[in-house]
Amino acid sequence: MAPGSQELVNLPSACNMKFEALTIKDIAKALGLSTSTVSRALRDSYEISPETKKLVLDYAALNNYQPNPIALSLKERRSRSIGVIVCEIANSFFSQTINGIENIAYNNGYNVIIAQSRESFDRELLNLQYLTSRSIDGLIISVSTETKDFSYLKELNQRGMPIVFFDRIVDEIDTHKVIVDNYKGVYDATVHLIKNGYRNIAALANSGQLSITRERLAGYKAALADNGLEVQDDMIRYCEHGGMILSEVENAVNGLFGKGNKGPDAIIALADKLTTGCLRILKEKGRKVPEETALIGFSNTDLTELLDPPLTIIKQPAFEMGEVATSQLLQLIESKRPITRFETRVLESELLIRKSSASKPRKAKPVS
Amino acid sequence: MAPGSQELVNLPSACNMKFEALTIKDIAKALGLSTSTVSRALRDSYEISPETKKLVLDYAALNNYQPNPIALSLKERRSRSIGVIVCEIANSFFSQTINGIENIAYNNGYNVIIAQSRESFDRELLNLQYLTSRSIDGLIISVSTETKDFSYLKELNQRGMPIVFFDRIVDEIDTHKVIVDNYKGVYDATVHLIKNGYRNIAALANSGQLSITRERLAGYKAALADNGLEVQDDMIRYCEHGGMILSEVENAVNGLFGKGNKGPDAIIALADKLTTGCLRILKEKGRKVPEETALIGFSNTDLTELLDPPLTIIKQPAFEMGEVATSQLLQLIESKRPITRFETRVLESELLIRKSSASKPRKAKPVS
DNA sequence: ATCGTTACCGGGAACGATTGCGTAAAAAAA
DNA sequence: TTTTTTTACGCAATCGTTCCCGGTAACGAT
Repeated sequence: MAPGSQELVNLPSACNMKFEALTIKDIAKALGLSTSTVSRALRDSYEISPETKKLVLDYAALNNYQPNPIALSLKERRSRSIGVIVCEIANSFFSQTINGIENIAYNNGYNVIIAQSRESFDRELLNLQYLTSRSIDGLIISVSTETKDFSYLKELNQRGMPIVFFDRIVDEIDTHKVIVDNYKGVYDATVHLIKNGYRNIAALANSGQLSITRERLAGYKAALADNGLEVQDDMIRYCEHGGMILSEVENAVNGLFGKGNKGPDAIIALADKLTTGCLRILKEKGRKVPEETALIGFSNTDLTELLDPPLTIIKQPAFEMGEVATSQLLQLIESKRPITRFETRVLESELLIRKSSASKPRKAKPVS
Repeated sequence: MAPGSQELVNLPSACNMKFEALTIKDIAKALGLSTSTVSRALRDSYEISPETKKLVLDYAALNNYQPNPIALSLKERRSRSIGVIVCEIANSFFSQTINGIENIAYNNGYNVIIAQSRESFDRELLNLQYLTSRSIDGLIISVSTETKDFSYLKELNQRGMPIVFFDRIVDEIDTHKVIVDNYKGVYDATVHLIKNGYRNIAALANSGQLSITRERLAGYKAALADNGLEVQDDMIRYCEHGGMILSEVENAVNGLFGKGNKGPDAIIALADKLTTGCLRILKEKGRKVPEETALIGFSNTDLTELLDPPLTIIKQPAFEMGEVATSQLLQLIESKRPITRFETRVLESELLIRKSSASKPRKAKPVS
C-alpha cells in the first residue's frame, strides 16, 4: 500500500479532552515518512520529490496543520513577539499608538505584549523584567513620568535587546526614536494664545526630566520670549505623577491661582491627562473657560470637541507614530548585521482650534 | 577541587552581540553538575542535598538565571499566555476591562495578547486564528457586533480551548461568562427618564443579534410597558457596525427625527460608542440637550462629566469584569479535571445622573 | 560479609521543529 | 557493465527544560 493511500482521518479526534494540535510527527507517522522529509516538504525544499511534496502538503492542508510556534521559537531563539510599555492604555494617545503598533506587527507575524507602567517607575521595571523573561525580540517604550534612572534600559540595550522609544524618549540611549515636533507644536499653540490676547500664560507639565516636558517647555518659553513676554517660573507647574492622581493636578492649578497673583488668563497643558484634568479642576473652581481662563493642551481624544467648552488641542499622529516605531523595531530585529546609525523620526503635530482658546474679550487697553 | 570553588564569573559576557540568556546547562557546566541536578535544585527537590542546592541557587541568583519560558512552554504544552479579543482598545470600557484582565493575569504569571476586531467579523476570525496559532492557553472575548456565526468559536471550545465571554456573550456556547445586569441597568435608566417627564423615548442599539442589545432592549421595553407607554418599533434604531462609522449613527438618529413624527424627546443609547456618537450628531443637528432631546447612555469614559451637557450614563464595572473573567478563565485552564458546571456572573451597573437627562421643563399637561 | 534502605545524583528521552550529513536507489555517463 | 552523478530520503543533533529511570555510595541490620 502506498503511503498516501492510508486513511487521512486519524488526526487527533475532536473529542479529545484537551486540544492537541497536529504535529509534524503525526504527519510523518500517518504518511510513513520521516519528520525531516515532512518538514522539508512543508518548506518546499528542492530535496523532496514533487509527489511526496504534494502528499504532505495535501495532508497538512486537509488536517489543518499549523506549525507549533513555541517549538519554532525554541529552535530559532526568537519569540516573534515584541513588548510594549506605556503608562496606560486607557489613554487615547497610547491606545491609538498601540493600534498602529499592532497593525505593523501583526502584518509581519509578530504578536504584541502590552504592559502598563501607570506612571510608576517600579511597575515599569517590573514590566521590563517580566517582558524580558518572556523573551521578547524587541521593545517599544514610552517611559513613565517617574523614571529618572535609565540604567536598566541601557544595560538591556547593550546586551543586544532592540529598543525603540516613542513620545517620551531617552536621549542618552542611542537607538531609533519617534516623536512629534514638540517644540514647534507648543510654540505654535502658545503663539496662538498670545495672538488671541492672552498675556499671562501658565504651563502645566509632567515631571521635568521627561523629554517631552523639556521640549514642550522650550517651545513655550521661546514663544513667550519671541513675543516680548516674560517667562515666570511660578507660571510653570509640574506634575510628578503625570496627572494620574487628580489631587496633584489640583494642587498645581491651585498654585497658579495662589495668593497675591491674579492668576493666569490662559493655561497650556503639556500632556493628555493634564489637559482634561485641568479642565476638570477649572470647572470645579468655577472658573469660566475661556472667559476667565483659556485652556489649550495636548490630547488625542475625539471627545474634546464635545466638551464644555470644546477644547483647543494639540493632537499627535498617534497611529502613525506606532506604525513608524514598529517598522523601526522590526528593522532592528531582522537586520543581519548590527545597526549603528540610528534615526529619530520627527512627525508633525496638529493644532485644532476650538472655543477654549477663543479671543480674549478685550475690556482693557491693548497690550503694552 | 570542590565544584563550588570554581570561578563564578564565566557567564555569557556582556559584550555578546545578541543577548544570550544563562541556561541550566551553563550552570551545570560551571558547577560540574548535571542538568537534572541543577533543574531539581532550582525546583527545590528533596533529592538534592542542601549544599548542592545552595551552590546552585547562589550561582543562579548571582548570575540572574531566568528559566526559559519558551522551553518550558514546549515541555509543558502550555504557553502561559491568554488571548483577548475586543472590538477596540481605544474604547474606555474595553481598556478598563483589559486593565482588570492584565491585573489578574500578570499576578498569575500569564501574559496577555490583545487583538482588536474593530467590529468586523472577518477581523475577529483572523484574530482568532492568529491567537490559536500562537497557542494561547485560553481566550477572553467580547464578540463583534457583526458576528452572527459562532461555529468557529464553538468548535474551538469543543476542541478543548477554554473560553470566557464578557459583555457581549454567546448564549449557545456553554462556558463561564461575565456581564452586567443589562436589563436592570436599562430598565432603571428608562424609568429615570420617564420620571423626569419624558414620554417619547427612543433607543439606539447595536445590531440585534448581540446579547447586550437583546437584554438592554428588553429592559427598555419593559420600563415603557410598566409605565403605560407604548413601545414603538420606529423608535428603536440599530447600528450594525456598532457606531464605528459615524454616518451610521447619523442615519439612525436622522431616522428618529424623520418626516411626520415630532421625534423623540429622549434617547437612550445602548453602547459606549453610540452614546458619544449620538451626542455628536445631536449637536451637529443643533438640537439642545436635554431641552429638546434628553440623552442617556452606556459609557465608561470619565470625560462624560465634562461634556456639554454633562452626560447621564450607565457605567459598567469594567475593571472588575476583566478581573472576574480572568479568574474564571484561569480556573478553566488550571483545573485538573474537566469543568462541566459553568457560571454566568452578573454584576451591577451604575447610573450616574447628570444634566443630559434633567427634568423636562413641563409646558404641557401632565401625562395621560 | 551480605542485604536492604536511604540519600543523591546522572543519563537520556521527551516536547516540535529544523538542518547538516550520510546514504540508499535511480539515472546518467563512462 | 561499471562508474559517477543525481535524486530523495532518513538519522541524529539541536534549542532549554523536565522527569522517568537508573545507579552508586554510605550506613545500619542481619
